[in-house]
Amino acid sequence: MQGWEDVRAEVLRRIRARDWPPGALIPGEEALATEFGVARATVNRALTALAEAGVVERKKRAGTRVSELPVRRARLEIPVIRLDVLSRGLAYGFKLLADRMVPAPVPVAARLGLPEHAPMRYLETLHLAGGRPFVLETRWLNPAVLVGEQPDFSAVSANEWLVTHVSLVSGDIAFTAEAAAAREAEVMGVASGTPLLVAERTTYGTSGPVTLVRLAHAPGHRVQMTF
Amino acid sequence: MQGWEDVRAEVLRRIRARDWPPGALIPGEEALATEFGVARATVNRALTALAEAGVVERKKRAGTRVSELPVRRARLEIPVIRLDVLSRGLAYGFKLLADRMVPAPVPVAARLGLPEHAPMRYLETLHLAGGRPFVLETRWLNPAVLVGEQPDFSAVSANEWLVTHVSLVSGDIAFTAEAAAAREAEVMGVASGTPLLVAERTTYGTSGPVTLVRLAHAPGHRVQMTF
DNA sequence: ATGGCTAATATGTCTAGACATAATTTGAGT
DNA sequence: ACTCAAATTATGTCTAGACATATTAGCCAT
Repeated sequence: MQGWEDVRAEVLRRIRARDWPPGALIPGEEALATEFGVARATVNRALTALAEAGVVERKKRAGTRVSELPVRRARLEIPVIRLDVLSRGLAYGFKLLADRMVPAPVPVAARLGLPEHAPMRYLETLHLAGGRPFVLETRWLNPAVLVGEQPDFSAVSANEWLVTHVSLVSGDIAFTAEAAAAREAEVMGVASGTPLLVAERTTYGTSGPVTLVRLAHAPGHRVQMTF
Repeated sequence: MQGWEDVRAEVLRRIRARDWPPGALIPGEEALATEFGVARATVNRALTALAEAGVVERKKRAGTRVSELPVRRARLEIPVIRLDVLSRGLAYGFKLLADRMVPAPVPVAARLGLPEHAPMRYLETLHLAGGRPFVLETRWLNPAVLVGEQPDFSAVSANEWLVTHVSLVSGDIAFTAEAAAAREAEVMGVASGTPLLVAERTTYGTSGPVTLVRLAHAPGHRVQMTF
């Protein structure tokens, strides 16, 4: 009954109960430690966790205060597509539609910070769930990450190969709604102009940009997050 | 040169460099503490941070191993719409289009776990950025959270009032791409059928469900996350 | 008033040692 | 072989005390 999680729970309860309303300064670590009968380090652990969650804001000398506009953070766990499909209870499969070297188009090179028209590997993969189109993956891959390796992207999808073979350091992901272009519509078996949820990801590794991928999801797809 | 962040950085470097490949067991805290010349608690802090980030997995007695399929987690910071607009350098405004009590439709009641046809407050708000439609907010609000309060949703948007006046405990958010329905198209000034990025949020407070809100974003809207 | 120095203070982090807890390994005993 | 209990061991957490660092508040001189 005196672990840091108990301290966190009690502080959180008081904030939720508005004993300490938004913007208020809460007692210092020393005071809370005395009140709860624990060491200051334990209170520190609890408050640090609440700060990471965005519930309080902490500044040296200024103390700890309850966030005014608690930024709600949702965590998205980006799954490997195969596992995503399997977790929905559907059979997974994929078809490699294209695999060729192409000079990078200007917008692609710009996004990844590569020289214009640098040679890149262009891959098109259609992921299937229960035999039906699930996601159309359009990928630009920096061939520099493949030095010495000859992955067979028709046996293991590029999506999965990269996760296990390349250390990804950072990146970003953006969601948009777009009308299915003619080719997309045909490949995915939907009417042209159908709204598709599109995810665009860029990822960087230890030694530079790795890939830019566009995932066009089948109609009705939901990207779900909890907070 | 001997803080926990340095330890984290060095361990991360070795993982990235594949000194410790995916699946491998890394040395125990004691061993690392000795090697780096710090206390075990410092190594523990570093490894705990890496575990939270999903880079390693830790189990008592079994030790710490490098994650096989490092789940990439992206964090979405859900902004108050007004601040989102302002951060884009545009003037913010909103229009309250509807505000009435309506018996909850079955799907709404079901999602929030309320009895069917329970009376709910239905709100429609059009958020404007630089005078142009930005988001159409369609909200079902549990009137139980308003006991004793009489917020004027034409003065402060429901979006913002809730964040500051109700303690939100948990919730979920889902993104989909949908074709603009006739009414949506008219209100937002786009052609009917235009793909819109739709966010659907349900939120729960300390004393039950709070609200279900649907945010239909203007064409071209991007929801951006970093990881 | 204004600018800048100084002291006070709350959080940030580290250490060394201790006990708690969970999971694996080992060793009986059947 | 098999089962169950005990010993082992790596991580999880706590304590008490210390020093580091950022930031504020107060003071003094201009």
